[in-house]
Amino acid sequence: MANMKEIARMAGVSLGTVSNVINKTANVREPVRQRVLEAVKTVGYQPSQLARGLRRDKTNTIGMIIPDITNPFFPAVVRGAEDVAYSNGYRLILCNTDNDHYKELVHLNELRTYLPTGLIVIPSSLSDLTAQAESYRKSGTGVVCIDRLPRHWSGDTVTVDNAKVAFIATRALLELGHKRLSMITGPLHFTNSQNRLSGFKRALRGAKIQISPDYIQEATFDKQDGYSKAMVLLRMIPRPTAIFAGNDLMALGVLLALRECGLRCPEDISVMGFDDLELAETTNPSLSSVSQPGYQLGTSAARILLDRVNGDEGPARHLVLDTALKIRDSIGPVSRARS
Amino acid sequence: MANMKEIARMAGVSLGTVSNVINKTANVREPVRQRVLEAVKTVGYQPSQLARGLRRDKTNTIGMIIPDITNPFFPAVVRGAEDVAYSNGYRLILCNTDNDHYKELVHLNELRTYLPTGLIVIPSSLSDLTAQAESYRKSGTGVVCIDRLPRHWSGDTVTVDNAKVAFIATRALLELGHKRLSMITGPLHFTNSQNRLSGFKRALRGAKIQISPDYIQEATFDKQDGYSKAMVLLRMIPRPTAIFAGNDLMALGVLLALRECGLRCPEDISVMGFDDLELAETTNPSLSSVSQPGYQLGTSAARILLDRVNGDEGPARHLVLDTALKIRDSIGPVSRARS
DNA sequence: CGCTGACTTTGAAAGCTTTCATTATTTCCA
DNA sequence: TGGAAATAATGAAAGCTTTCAAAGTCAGCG
Repeated sequence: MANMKEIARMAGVSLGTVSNVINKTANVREPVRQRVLEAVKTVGYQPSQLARGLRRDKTNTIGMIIPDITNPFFPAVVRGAEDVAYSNGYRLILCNTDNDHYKELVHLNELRTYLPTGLIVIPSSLSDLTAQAESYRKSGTGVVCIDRLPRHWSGDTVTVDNAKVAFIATRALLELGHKRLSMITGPLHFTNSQNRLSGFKRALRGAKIQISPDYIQEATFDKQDGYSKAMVLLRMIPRPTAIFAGNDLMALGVLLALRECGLRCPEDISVMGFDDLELAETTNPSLSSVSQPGYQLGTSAARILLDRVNGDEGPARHLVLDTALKIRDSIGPVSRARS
Repeated sequence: MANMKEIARMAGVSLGTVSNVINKTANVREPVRQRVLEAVKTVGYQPSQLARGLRRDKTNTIGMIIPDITNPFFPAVVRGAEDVAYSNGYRLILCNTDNDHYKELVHLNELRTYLPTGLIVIPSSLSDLTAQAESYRKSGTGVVCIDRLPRHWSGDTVTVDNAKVAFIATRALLELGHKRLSMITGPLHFTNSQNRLSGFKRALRGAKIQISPDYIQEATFDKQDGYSKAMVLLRMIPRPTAIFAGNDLMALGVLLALRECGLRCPEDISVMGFDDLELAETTNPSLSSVSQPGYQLGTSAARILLDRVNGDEGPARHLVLDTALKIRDSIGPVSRARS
């Protein structure tokens, strides 16, 4: 591939001048500038991002560390980040951690050797990435945590008010007359799970409703575990009349469990999800859920990163995005007959 | 960050020796080797991938170009590729094209400046990336096309036998007594759409069934367009008794359209999808579909790439992965009453 | 015309690694 | 023990860009 030296030769100028033309880092007289541009065009020259990165101590690259692209909530987030990145000339390096602390560390460590401009991280279980992140920030590399936060995190964040919207969703169930509400939470070492649970509890307290601790089950955010924990709940006596799942994947598992137990939704049991994945609309019955702006989570994070690159030295930003409750067919009034 | 020079100084050896220890590129006497390793460990040295890439003319990076990570078929593919890449020390740079030829070109062009080891591409509409790909291959960069193929493509491929499995799926519908079969295809400039259609047609010919050309509708692989084209089909007289959608997203649109028209599935109309997305199980009714091994598509592509890096100079490989027909509730015998 | 100050252009150095021709050291055998 | 052959270690060069001090050019003014 053509290099700068060749352009310099073709245009009859020095390396420095070519660099100045390409990066607009200094004035170059118009005719000279034209000659350089011409040469660039003729050979289709593109600067080596490697050499540039090496010299500048930073590449046009953003590391994106997420749990698992295969979980339907994350693609939108990634896409959001990629869109903003792409339109500003950045590329995304994608890393899956499977919520594995070790894998997260490895990625965090190895990504550094590519000198990314910044990192967008959906942190994994128990991770205390402060040390790592500090070391990134020390070298001028921004780190934005999204969706959930690691312990002791003081940097930029983009999240959703999980507690508040969980409160609202729970209230919707309460207003339908439910008294025996249960929740299947995500892993409770994730801040988002914690907050959803606390919103749920706050709504119950507000309604002066006490539930058995067994009505709160912790699961791993996947369909399979949602199913298992639903089975546990369905066998309890008295049985809950509503199940709030910590995400839609688990809600899906709940629906499966209901079907298998010959229970009707929402007549026998109401189900509420969280995430509002596309599939929520097409389940049977369609799933009521909390809609999270995944795409914007990604775009906002990328924008913050770019702001930081462009010299924003302000205090840590904590963006909280809006959510909305989507009521569909999976929730209904508690049936007199059975309660 | 620590660099090689520092290691060399700490271990009291030269740069070359450090390099030889790290890359095992030459014998180094054990005590010396230990000293170097020790130093590496003490300061947590990691070689700069940029400098290394610059020198070696290649980075541990794989460019992955796909239409849209937000389309639920692709995450599994990406994950497959990432898993194989990761466990061999490679990173994935993810690029979405939105099936936009121009964006594809831009990515293809710019990715080159990062000197990736290889490219995994799900080619976009009309793309004739032979020229680009040739230029990559000339510089020793492998390119593997998956899922669908560009015109005139002679390099490595990983696909699925779309025609065959579409034939089988269509046969399943025929065996249920359907005579008025229709198909909503994906964009017909994609080879996978073409092949699915040709399998469909072949099955019809085999059964000596003629259908109106209107029964074949071309759509854009998304739910919205599946819905619109289904509406077109449902207004036809006589109305088809079965609709084969070119992918599950469109099949979803078909189900929506049916619901809106007050038609029952499968009693009034049978629906067959393609992809077997996770949501196929949970739709109402659950969706019969062709199961494609998305994850393996990704892993296989990455493996071929790595083989090429490791010196496999053999002729182009054309891997064709297995598929399976998943029969669920959305197809049934044609109802006498209405036909 | 000559000088000053402003603006352009130059080219060497630096950034970090790998490579390879050379030099140094060790080993082995006579 | 001496010397040749084999094995190790060295360090300069190369890969491509950006940066910046220094050198060059130009216009304007006295």
